[in-house]
Amino acid sequence: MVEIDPEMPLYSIGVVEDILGIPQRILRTYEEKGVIRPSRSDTNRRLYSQTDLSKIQYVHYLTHIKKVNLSGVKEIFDLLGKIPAEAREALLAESEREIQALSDEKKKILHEGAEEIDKEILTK
DNA sequence: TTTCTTACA
DNA sequence: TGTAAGGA
Repeated sequence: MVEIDPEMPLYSIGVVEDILGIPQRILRTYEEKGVIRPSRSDTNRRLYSQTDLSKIQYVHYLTHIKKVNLSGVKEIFDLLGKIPAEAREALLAESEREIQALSDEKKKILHEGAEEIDKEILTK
């Protein structure tokens, strides 16, 4: 079995944009504010790891749902680094569940929206 | 072609 | 945040 290192720099900024739906401009801002630190390729391209992707999703949740600004997010990350690993994982797991729940809800709404459109098309 | 930095609306 | 210029 070939497990891949979650810290391995893999994705270009364009790929991250496609996967997470977060514009490159924003991803660059995350880095400017010191919230996410992608590594660089030998040609200066940003390379994001799997853990970077997770952090980016968390940042997105914090800024959009919790209304935290990027300096707040940075503060939270600093704080998380000061508590024991078990406590941190518990906290992150909790947020993960909420993010998942919101994701499911979003999917459901999009699905319903698609049905509405289908219905509308059929009656035209 | 894609991404980089810088800068302006 | 979005978009553009100019270079790599």
